[in-house]
Amino acid sequence: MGGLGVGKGFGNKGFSNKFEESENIGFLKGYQDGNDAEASGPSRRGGRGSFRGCRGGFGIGRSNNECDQDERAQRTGGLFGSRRTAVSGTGNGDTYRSRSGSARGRGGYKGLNEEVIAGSGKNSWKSEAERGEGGDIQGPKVTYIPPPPPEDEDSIFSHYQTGINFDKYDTILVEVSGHDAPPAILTFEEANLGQTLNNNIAKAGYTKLTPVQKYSIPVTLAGRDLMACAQTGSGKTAAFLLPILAHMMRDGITSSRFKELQEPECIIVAPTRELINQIYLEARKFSYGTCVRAVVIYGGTQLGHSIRQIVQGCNILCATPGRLMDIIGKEKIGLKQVKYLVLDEADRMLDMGFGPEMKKLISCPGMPTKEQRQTLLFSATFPEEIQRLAAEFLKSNYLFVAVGQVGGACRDVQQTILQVGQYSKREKLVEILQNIGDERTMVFVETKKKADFIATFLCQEKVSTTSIHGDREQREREQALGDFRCGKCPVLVATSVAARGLDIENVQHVINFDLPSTIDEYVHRIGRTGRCGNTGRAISFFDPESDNHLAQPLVKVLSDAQQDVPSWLEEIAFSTYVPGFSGSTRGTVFASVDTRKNYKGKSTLNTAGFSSQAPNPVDEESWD
DNA sequence: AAAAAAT
Repeated sequence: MGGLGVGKGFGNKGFSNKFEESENIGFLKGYQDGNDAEASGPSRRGGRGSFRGCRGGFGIGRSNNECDQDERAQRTGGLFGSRRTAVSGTGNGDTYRSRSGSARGRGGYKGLNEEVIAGSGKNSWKSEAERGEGGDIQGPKVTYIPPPPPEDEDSIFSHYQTGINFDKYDTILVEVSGHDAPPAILTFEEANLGQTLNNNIAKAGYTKLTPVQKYSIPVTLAGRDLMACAQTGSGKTAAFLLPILAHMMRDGITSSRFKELQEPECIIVAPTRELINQIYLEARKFSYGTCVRAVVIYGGTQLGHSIRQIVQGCNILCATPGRLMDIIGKEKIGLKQVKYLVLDEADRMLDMGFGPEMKKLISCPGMPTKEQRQTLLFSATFPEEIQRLAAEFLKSNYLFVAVGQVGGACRDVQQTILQVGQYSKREKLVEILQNIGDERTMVFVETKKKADFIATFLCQEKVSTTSIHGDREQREREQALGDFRCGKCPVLVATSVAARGLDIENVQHVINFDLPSTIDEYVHRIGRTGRCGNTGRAISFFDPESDNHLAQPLVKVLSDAQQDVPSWLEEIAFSTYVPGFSGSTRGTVFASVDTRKNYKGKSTLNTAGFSSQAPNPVDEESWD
């Protein structure tokens, strides 16, 4: 890696000393204090006075990682409890309708012409609206208040099993670029996250670090900015949440629910509402039993609901861009305390769609500059041109961590490409779904309209199907995801809204009914299966009428993931060969600190038209 | 051109 200073000798002098002697000791000490205090926790009752200890530091025999029981009860049980009563019933609407007009009942889609109203009138949102309890009586649209999260410990910590290939993660090549990177850690214990976090980690079922966690956690703990690229399903969320939480507990938090203006220490953004909600649920797991309160806000829900959530205390704010900017514009949160800014699916957050809003975010009044905050970017794909844009968000000495090939597919997904013309797709889909049986399957299509159409079609074919896309009401989207997650509807037809980040247990199959327009989107979509060491299958319909531009990058992705490449696909790839074409994200290293400076607009393509492999990738084993 | 994201 030409002159990047990356490799075995990659300097971690200085860092480890500093870490052990200053940060780490205070860190440990604080935790010990906190743990002792917490040992007597459950029986303790403290008033507001003792809560102040939470903000102050470690000195008063009460640490930041412990929360006053009363406070905690109010934060979790009490207020949610009353909320639950207030909205009971609204979350159970049996009948709903998409904007495009097809009526759906509980079992998924009804035929377009069968206006089946399932369930009793009492349970349909429509009658609820007529009763005037649901909000807007006029239109078909009822503003959605998301159901309160269940608060019992078991549901907070529910998780699923890692798969048979989980241990194979250890053989993946990892590459770290940039100066003075801290050494990787090998175990959770080494991270010194503290007893409370360790308990939560254990309860969440995490026992072993994934590569992106081994490398990213120490980087984040060292206070460095980070751009991390790791394959789908390999634990990126925990990789940023855990070190941030550890630091927040070490340093103390400023916003309690007693504060007028909430000033979160951490802001996390993601490109879809369902994804940010999933990240929030993880944040809630890891912050359980601490003073840190995570809040999630996104569009399609009542603004007032978002504000009420924030007012109750907000240390980690999980948000989609639109609602976040809205809330900031209304001055419902202050940005002065922001110490951590996380962009999940960072390439997506920085591209043409969201980039302008992210730029607005970092230049909002009160927002600390990049020098004053820590910025973390995570994604499985990261096109080079987007990596360049990222410099505006990151300190110049940021570190770049790449697990495997950037933009590479997960090898635990068996990929199949079938040549299917557009008029044969439906027939082929039914045939495949019949062979699949009851296993959970995501079917991706290109447009919202088509998602409705295919879902309706499948229901007519007696396949229990639901759908998710941006034209459905938020509550419909969440119901669809819920029905799919719990197995009630084993087939989910989706647009790209569900392509990134969603972590759903037991998705054995992904079918690209339509291929996406970019290869990165393909990598994200098939990454909904084969997660966390489990195996999965992806079948894609390749229509030579429309998909030829994907042949070349597909061949690259397939061969990198050691998949069979059909000869007809190779032929199309060859005949549509574009010299100098880079399959968007291909090519591992661009963003390393040194190459960034030297970047002259040329990508690192080899004669095959693809980016070359990273020179001298660091074998993870050599760090041990 | 499409999808997503504020109303």
